[in-house]
Amino acid sequence: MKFAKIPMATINRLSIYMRTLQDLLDEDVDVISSERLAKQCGVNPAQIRKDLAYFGEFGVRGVGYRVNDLVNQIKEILGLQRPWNLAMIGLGNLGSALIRHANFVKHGYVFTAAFDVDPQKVGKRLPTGLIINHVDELEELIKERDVHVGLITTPASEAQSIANQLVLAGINGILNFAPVQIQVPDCCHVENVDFTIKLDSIAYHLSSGV
Amino acid sequence: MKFAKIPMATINRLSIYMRTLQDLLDEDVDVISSERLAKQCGVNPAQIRKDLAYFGEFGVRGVGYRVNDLVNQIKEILGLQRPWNLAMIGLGNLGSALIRHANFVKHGYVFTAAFDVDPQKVGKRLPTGLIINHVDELEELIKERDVHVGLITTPASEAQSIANQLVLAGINGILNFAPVQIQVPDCCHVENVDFTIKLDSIAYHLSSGV
DNA sequence: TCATTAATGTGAATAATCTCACATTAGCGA
DNA sequence: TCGCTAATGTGAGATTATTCACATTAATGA
Repeated sequence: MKFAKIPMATINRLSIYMRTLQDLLDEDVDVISSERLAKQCGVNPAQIRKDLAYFGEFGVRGVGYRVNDLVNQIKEILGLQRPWNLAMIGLGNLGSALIRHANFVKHGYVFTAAFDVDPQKVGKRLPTGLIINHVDELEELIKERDVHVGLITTPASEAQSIANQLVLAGINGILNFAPVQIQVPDCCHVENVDFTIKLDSIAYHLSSGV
Repeated sequence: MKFAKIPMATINRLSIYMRTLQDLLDEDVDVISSERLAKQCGVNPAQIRKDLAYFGEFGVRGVGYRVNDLVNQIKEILGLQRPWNLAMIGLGNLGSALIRHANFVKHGYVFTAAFDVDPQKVGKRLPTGLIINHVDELEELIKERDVHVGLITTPASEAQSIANQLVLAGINGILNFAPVQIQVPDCCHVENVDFTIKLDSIAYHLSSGV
């Protein structure tokens, strides 16, 4: 183990390893080699070992990795041994669908606030029991409910303004689903989820590849 | 312009440039320099020029890029000067939200088929007018309606099986929202959209960064 | 106890990607 | 017409990421 800057790609792959390992646990697999895990994750075995080597030695030479242990180690690395509170901003089609989506809960994330500007929506109770608040109350509630990460699912035109408000409210992590590049200070980490970019990439491969 | 392997990262950035340029068009900006565009996209100016250089010379030295022209050039490069037909497989929360989502239409994508296994959903008409079919009819309808790309929004446990069926039906592009790594033959291009991975990455930055 | 085996951990080689720096050139005005 | 300006296009260099290849080592069984 060294002290080195960790590649972003490594962090993303750790999530993938973790999920694959969790599936393996469900199938009662106790131990797995980097080779088998790599095949299942679609990466190179050495890549897995290198990725893990940034953080320590987790395997047993000649044997492999104990699945259960490795899941916990990766959780520890990623900071997932604690709950994280989320706020959804924008409860249109996408926001509403995501907040109901089981995967967030399954991975230890909890929505503790939801915001929209539509007076028709404000005050409504979501299936999770959470009540939608007006965006005007954003800063106050974010602090009050100890929100750590904001998910932006507003129209693109509103995304930057919401991001500014989130930063002012002290948020350091934003998951942005709006198809714009939002600008934030360095203290805030933004990740973008953009399916049209992925679709464009498929279109490119279909039209030029064959 | 050279004949070289185009980095995947370049293709993804082209989508981002295109969208930013389209926004600029709406603001009646005629011409833009790589420097200004770069700032707005959050990349290095030389990166933009390099990316474009893979495909030709699109700028005017001393002036910059004509916004309207460049949008069309990028569309041409990505293969977006024609419509692409999509099929949604899985109409739970996420699938239903995505199929209504305006961005696909805006970028020239059209849903021509939708599938689910739930008998309660089969036969229902979506707001777009599209009728939900049973997955049993997948292969037939995919061919009949000339679907080019399949979007998988089923539970993770079903994703691989659906992918297999899509490949059998002749599909060469899959956008996978299920949180598993699906395996397909080389002829088929898969892109994954996975928000929990992005959230995990934010969690990592929040817990280790500060 | 000790050789054997299998799979890790890792330095070195390779490959991919990004950035710099500047030569080049289109447009513009005198 | 000609020089000046501004921003492109691009080779070379720097950086980052991936893969190889093998020395290392834990477990196992004779």
